[in-house]
Amino acid sequence: MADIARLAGVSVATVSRALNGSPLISKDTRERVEELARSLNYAINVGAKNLRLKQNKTIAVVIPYDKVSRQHISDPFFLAMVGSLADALTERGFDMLLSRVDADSLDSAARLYNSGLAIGIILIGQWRHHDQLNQLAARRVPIVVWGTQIPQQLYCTVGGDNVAGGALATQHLLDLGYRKIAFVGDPQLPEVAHRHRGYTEALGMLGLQPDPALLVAVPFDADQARAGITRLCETGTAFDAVFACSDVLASAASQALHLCGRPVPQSVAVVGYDDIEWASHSNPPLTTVRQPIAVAGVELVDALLRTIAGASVPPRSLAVELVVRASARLKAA
Amino acid sequence: MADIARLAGVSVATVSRALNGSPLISKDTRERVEELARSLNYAINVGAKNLRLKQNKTIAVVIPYDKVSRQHISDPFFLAMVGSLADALTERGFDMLLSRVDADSLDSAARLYNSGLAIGIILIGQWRHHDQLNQLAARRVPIVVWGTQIPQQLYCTVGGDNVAGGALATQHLLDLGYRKIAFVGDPQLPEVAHRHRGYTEALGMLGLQPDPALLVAVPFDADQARAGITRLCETGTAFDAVFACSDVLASAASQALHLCGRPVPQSVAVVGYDDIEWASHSNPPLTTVRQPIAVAGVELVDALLRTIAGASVPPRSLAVELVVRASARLKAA
DNA sequence: CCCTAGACTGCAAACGATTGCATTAGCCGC
DNA sequence: GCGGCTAATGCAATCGTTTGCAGTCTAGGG
Repeated sequence: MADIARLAGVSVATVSRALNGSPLISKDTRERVEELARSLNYAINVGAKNLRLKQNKTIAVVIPYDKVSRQHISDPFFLAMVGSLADALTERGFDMLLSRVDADSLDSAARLYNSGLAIGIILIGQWRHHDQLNQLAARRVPIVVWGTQIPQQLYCTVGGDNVAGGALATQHLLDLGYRKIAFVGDPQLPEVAHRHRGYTEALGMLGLQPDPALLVAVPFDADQARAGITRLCETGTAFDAVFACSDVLASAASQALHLCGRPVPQSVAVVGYDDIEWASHSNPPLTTVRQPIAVAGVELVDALLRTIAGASVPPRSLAVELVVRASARLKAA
Repeated sequence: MADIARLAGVSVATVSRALNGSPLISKDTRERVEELARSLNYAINVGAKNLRLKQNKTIAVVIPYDKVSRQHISDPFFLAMVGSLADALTERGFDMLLSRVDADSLDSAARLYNSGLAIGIILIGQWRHHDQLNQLAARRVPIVVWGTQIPQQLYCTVGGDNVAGGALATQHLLDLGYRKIAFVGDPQLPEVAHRHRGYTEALGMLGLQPDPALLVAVPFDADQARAGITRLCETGTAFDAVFACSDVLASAASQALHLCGRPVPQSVAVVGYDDIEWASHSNPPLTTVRQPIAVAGVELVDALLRTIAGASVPPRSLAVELVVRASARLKAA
């Protein structure tokens, strides 16, 4: 900027004003300065500007990772969410700082805010970090979490309606004539717990009880899901359908079922969750509960911006819908 | 920091030194300052620090998007690459700024650098933007691109060995007895062009010529691939195998083939490219050419850091490998 | 008792922008 | 000719750090 000032024969103050379109500057000078800036392909130093203005257009998107399992960002659902957030933020003129933090010390995410790097945090993956998240919120870090509403939470969540989703999937299987529906997912996780509640409620509508033997309690990990389903087959537990809490789990389950000689959908019906892109490309195409990813990005961003603006934003639950494809068909008589 | 100084009864200069572990500061003061900083959960203002030090630990990862098709970040391969980069950058203590820019004005990515937001750019997706990328590099913007080497390029690329990959896939199909191999992908794109060259070379080893009728020239878009394959079937063109330039295309092709009454792998063999996660989960599991995504992230980051350090970094081609699964089996006699 | 080395610490100038206020120049009217 | 008004510009402080240099204090030696 000093260079431009020198070349244009004016002061930096004038250059600053010219570049910001202040009406104080004569058209003549403004044009000279703009021309110069363009030819030097000068871009205003965002850091300095932020410092002076105490503002910032950067938002941190945090994906916790489990240090023990050294798990990397890989679940397509999360990655799709990242994509969606990138779109929503770009559209609003914000920059997106993508950050991985150790799930065991989530509050280190606060660094992103305290250090002025970002003005707020969007966290994808509530997992079992409820307490840590509450602490963050208590410290007045603007944060919005993709997840499900939990009693006494201090932070804002945006998430799919998990109870409805679980009920939708289960209801669909019941409608098709299935009665022994295995549930794949770890009910210790808040989101899965809600889906399980939906599952229980749908069963209850027919006067059925969930059978503990049909609960395959595995985290979001394909290998463990495969192992769980295989065990279910080997122990001879009777079941005729599977409701898996993610499409990845559903796919892993389908594979395991095939290997056990129980093809999908002929022998076992499978319903997944998320409706990630390849759910429709898989074979058979997966019947699943669609989470509104594109909407989710927008909602998360909006909620965060309102939080930053000082509003108290209530948790938001987004409608989910059942997408019927070929992995669950009418039960053969 | 001023607060800490006041509370500790020292000057900000001392606080700064204490926090940075300068040997000039007495152990006593240092501990007092550190204690205070912790209790206030103070984090140093990165913006101001960067300004003063003229340094920066942020790297921009850019994914161009096509304004016309309004295509969003969705290809799982790219998203996986984002994940890999996030890991590699985090490991080295860099922050990652994820940014989408209009593919038509890629040089606007230079803003990220010129404005001091980031010290370098990693661009995923070379597409047909060779000229724009050269311009960027000519302006001395530190940039590394995931893609393939093109004559007279001024920027550094890191990419899979596309010629070898194309040859590997084709060779495999030839070994299995297939001779009429359709090629799915748009050879206008540099990476695809190289894969096509590998395809041609492998055919040439057996004295065969690529048949133009078997070229399904479609971009990386599932719908268009489906349409292309369907057309191929409907026109009655004879073919017994498909080599698709991405797993998404391969999956779309498989689906279209099924609908045309030509099941995979019984009637048609299919080989994909990328080996994204669900390639192994799909049904049948997809035989594909694996791109080393985890390595790619590390290599891209290293190349960029060396570029930033002023070195002239040569393009890098990473080894790919064939992953044999079930979508291509020995041709029935 | 004085001087000095050594150990800490503080002052103040940067870094690159923004902006309230002061300043300058030009012009009009009396 | 001069006061006053307007339009355009410059001065200088500020944002939160870092760091060269100068200052202060203590202790030890002569």
